[in-house]
Amino acid sequence: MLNVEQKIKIFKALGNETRFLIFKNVFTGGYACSIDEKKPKEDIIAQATCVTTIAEHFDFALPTISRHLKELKDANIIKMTKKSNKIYIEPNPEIIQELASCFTTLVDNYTDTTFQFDNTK
Amino acid sequence: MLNVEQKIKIFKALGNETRFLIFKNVFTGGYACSIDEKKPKEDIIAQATCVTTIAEHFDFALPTISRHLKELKDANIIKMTKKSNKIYIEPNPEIIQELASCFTTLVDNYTDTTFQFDNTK
DNA sequence: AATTTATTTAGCTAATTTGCTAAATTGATT
DNA sequence: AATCAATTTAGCAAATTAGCTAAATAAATT
Repeated sequence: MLNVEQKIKIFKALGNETRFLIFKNVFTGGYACSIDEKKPKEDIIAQATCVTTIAEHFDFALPTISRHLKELKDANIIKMTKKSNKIYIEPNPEIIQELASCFTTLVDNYTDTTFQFDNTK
Repeated sequence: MLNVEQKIKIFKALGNETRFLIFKNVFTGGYACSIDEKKPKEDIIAQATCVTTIAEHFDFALPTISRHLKELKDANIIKMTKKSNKIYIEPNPEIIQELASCFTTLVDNYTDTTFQFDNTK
């Protein structure tokens, strides 16, 4: 389960336009540079991409994008795996699914309480 | 449906510890109960969540909390209703539910695509 | 060994955010 | 009308964030 600190870190990470777009595109495969250029049989990471490829989609300097990616990684939103001298970026669906669950639970609990109040009518 | 701009605004709003805690407590009823407009007893209103009540839970000055609340309201996370000279704060479950759905959809789409890729093995 | 490629780190500036206090506003009460 | 209570606005300072370029690092290629 995500603690408060982790959640805030995630929100902070996604509360910046550039980082949000990176996150979104990494998740939806918007960059479409897959790791499987050699062998499809290998344990390939679908929709993986590298730092330079992502940076090409923005008007910001490479180091800026690198720092943004680090923040997304620190928030556990994406995974970065070094392979030779490239770093492959993939989404971390587990953490996002957990976040979604948190929200749903929160809303469900709230509506339950509201319903309870409404019973007095 | 939430557009990108709205989503970023929500994340920005929740990416600050104070605002996140306010949001969390407003949702879980940590401060007090919401206004029950249907009930004729106006006594309830005296205990409902208002700006001052929330501010009492923090070591920050009242105007600071007021500004944080404005940001949460602008992000559509909470509702603020003026009644006489008090402002009552309630959560906005719809927007949070929508956000949860966005995440779930994103994850679902991702896992679908991954599965498709794995089929080539 | 030297060069190239991919990425990060360092150090800097500008912009934004977050806090404060004081003053203004709005509605209720005396 | 004067005062009180709840809240916001204004204006300011400190802290943080987001951008840049230049330099450093690490692995691959020549």
